[in-house]
Parts: sequence; structure tokens; C-alpha cells
Amino acid sequence: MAVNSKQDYQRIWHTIAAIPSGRVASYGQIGELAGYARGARLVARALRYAPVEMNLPWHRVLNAQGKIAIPASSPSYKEQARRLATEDVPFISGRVDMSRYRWQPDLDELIWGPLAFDTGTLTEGSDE
DNA sequence: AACGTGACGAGGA
DNA sequence: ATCCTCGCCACGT
Repeated sequence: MAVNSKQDYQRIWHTIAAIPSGRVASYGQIGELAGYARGARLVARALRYAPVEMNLPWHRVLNAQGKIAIPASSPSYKEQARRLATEDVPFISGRVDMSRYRWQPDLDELIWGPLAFDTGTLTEGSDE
């Protein structure tokens, strides 16, 4: 799980790129989805190293509290808040309600995506 | 090589 | 809710 090559970063970048518009994710969440448990700080670094040409939806990544993780004095802070507003993600009192806007890949796919037709997998997973 | 530093997070006081 | 302490781990000194 050690991050020591560009491929590791690309893995994280790819996960970030998958966050749909109107949704947000926490650093820790991206880490887990990308396969790096407890890799929140690594995600932060990957984001900092991300080439701008990649055009990643960096603004959809917030900390676990739903707050923007960069200093409020930073110009990027306002830019991030602006982008969130553009996507109709309420940024109130300096934070996003993660309980409502957090990206939930599995659930999204079950409800909105193609997997909605594959309900058979639900009944088969009798592991409870 | 040792040490301090984060676009982090969880838990305790 | 706020502040502090730790765990985390690649980086730059």
C-alpha cells in the first residue's frame, strides 16, 4: 500500500475523476476507494501533485467534516466554494453536509446506474 | 540519516 | 463545538 510510484498517484487521480458532479468525497474516502486504507494524507499529496492539465474535479474533495481543506485566505478556497455552488452543492457556514452530498458509489449504481437491473446479486449475497 | 511537516482523520478532554 | 494528541507516510531539509 506504500505509495512510491506515479502509478499510485494515477490510481488516486482516477478515483477522484470518478466523483460525479453534484457529489463530494472526503480524502479518507477517496483513499479507501482507491485501495489505500487510512491514506487520507496520501490523497492530499496526490491532489497537490496532480497536473492541472488533468482537469481533475479537485473541488469535490473535502475533509471528513465537509470543510474545504485549504486556508480560507487562499484564493483557491473561494474558487472551490464557487465551483461547488456551480454544481448545486450547498456550501453553508463553511461546509457541505456530507451526510447528504457524500458520493456513495455502490448506492448510486444500485439506484441510478446500470446495476439497478442486476438485483439478483442482492439476494445472493446472503452473508448476514 | 534524523526530523519536522502537512489540501487528513479519529478519539478524548 | 473546540482544542489537543496520535497515527499515518512520503517529502524536503
